[in-house]
Amino acid sequence: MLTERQLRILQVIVDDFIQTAQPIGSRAISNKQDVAYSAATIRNDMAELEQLGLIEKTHTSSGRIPSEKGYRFYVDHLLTPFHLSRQDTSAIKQTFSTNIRQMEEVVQQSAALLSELTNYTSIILGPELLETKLKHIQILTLSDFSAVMILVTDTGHVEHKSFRIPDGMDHAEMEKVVNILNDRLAGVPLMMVPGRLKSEVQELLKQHTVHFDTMFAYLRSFMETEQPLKLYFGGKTNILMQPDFQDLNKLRSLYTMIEEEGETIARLLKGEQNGLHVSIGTENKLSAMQDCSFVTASYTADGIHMGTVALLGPTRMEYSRVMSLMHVLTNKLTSAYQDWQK
Amino acid sequence: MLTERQLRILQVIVDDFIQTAQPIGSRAISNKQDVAYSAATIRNDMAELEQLGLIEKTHTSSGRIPSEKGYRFYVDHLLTPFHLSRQDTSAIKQTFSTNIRQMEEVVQQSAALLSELTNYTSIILGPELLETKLKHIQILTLSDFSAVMILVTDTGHVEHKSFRIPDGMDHAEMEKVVNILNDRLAGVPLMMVPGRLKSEVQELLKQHTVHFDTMFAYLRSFMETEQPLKLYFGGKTNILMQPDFQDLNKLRSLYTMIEEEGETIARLLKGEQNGLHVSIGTENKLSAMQDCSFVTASYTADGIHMGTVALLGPTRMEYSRVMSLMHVLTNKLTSAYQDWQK
DNA sequence: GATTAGCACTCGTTTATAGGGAGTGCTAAA
DNA sequence: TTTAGCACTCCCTATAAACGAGTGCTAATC
Repeated sequence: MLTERQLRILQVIVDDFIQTAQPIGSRAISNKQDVAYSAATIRNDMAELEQLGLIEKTHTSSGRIPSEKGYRFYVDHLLTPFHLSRQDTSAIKQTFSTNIRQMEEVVQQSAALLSELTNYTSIILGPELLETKLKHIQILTLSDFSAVMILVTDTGHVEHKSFRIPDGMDHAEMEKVVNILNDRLAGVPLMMVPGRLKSEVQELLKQHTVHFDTMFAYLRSFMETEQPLKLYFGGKTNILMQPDFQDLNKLRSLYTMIEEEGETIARLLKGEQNGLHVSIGTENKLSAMQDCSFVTASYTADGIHMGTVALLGPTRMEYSRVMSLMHVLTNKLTSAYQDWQK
Repeated sequence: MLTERQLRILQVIVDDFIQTAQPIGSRAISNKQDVAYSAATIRNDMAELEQLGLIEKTHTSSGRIPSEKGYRFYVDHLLTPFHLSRQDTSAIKQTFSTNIRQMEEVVQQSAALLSELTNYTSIILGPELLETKLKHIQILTLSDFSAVMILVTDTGHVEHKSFRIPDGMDHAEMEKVVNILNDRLAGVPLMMVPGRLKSEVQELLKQHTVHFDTMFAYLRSFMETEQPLKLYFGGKTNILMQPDFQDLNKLRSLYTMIEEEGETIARLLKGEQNGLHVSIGTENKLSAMQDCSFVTASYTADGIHMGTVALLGPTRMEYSRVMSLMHVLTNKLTSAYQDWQK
């Protein structure tokens, strides 16, 4: 069991390392204003903390740095409630002050804001489309040969895809198809659209158009593929600017992950529980993230999981401030979403 | 004036450095299969080439590497016509073999292809919207308070934006607005839309809707802002994997440029002349690019500049192959575009 | 006169060695 | 239980020496 003093020392070590990114020795700790013990005393406690695996040496005679386990302990037990600075709160307020015209915009701006305030990389999984319903389908002919299919959801999200008009299909026939689609699919939750397409629309289409085969293939490819998990990044470069990443290869693999593992990250965020969650170092499954900490926070609407805000920074992360910021931000996103729905 | 042999030596130096990224000495050159001169002879010529600023030493007694001027000379005078390998041509053929449904897709795939074949970073400025015409405008009400405006061009491009319905505006009135817009703006080239909006639509709207002020403001913001220069990247991480970039800070500034200078790059590409163009090292205006070479090639349709394909790599770039590839690619893009238009 | 062989010289790279300093672990005193 | 004192460890830097790749120059060769 850790003594009060040992807890305090661990806290100082983590706090200091978060700030300076340098190992800290017993003497330096002892010299701090609000520490009253001698270097020797602190050394003894440090030895014990090290034994417990909460702090580490970089070499035999160096100062100590927090271990992964140390960060974990810090996050779980030593986090002092942080109240945000005036600048932080006013920055957030300002971002959410403009009239909401489109949810995507708000999310994008939130990502930018979060990364700007923290200097880490923010990733937000956009409002999930699970609950959104199909509002309207439209086909617009562009030329004799090509047309574009447009799909609008009740959240104002628009998807579109061009396609080649099957030879010999005329305008009236196209209209018939669109009418069937709207009749059968409007108001249906997006996630159920592919199912409905098969169960209800397929047969109807077969009866009403001679170009059933091609059209149905188009529709399937359109509606089945186009349900991407939208990720919004903020400050992609931020994390690479951190002094923690001096190693060329780590830098490269981190960058590669951000650029190319969007899918994986999206799935990761999608699986996130409600509430704030911190993954430290090797607690992360993605190997490129194993020198980072990853903080996630979901936002909800009417208790339903809508999306997830995440922040990628070095393990040496300003946990306290970050978690407060994200707490506020997710609340703001929730209420923004509710406002938007009226 | 350079002798035949000096030209040959310069060529060998550049070719070798492009392959190995290592300085090369007189002995190594002399040992090459197709070089018949002794190391001493080559040394003499190298001294002269250095005097002319075409090659450099990294230190007093090192092998030589091409200077920027050397690359320039190489590109201008020593480039051997390159015929693409079977793999290259078939890869290109395959990318363009699928039926074209949407121009944007083709461009995106071209970018991916180019970066994959070269291991550099490709950037393509999408087909310019100058020539595209507005096909259709639609407003769809999502709820009593919100609606989404959708704009479709004759190329199948779709833009959309949500907005808040002015208090008290009913469906009939909205429809009137849309009718006016379609009546006056359909078929108008995108670049002229903002002008027409002012010259023709403004007055008409004023007469037909009591909510003129808000609606007109929406329209303006929508149509004036939404003419972005679309950039498609391929292999964003590729260039950072090049052994040429070992310096952490260079790496970071390069990355930052790619991530955040999209606007600048877009403008750069937009201003590009027709034909292939190579910028080497400090010939580039962007400081982050000054250790890179930047090859651009425009693609046209009916003689009109449509967009630009660009490739960002180290100055030590496989110029010959790259330029052949880009030549073929722009031709393919041009014909793809013409096919698409029918 | 052009080409080549030979050789001294330069400079980066590696290895070995020594001194300084920050920080620890342990022991003994307070 | 806390603290002062001290030997010890290991990183870091500086210095020196050996090595080697490559050059520049001179003199010999074709």
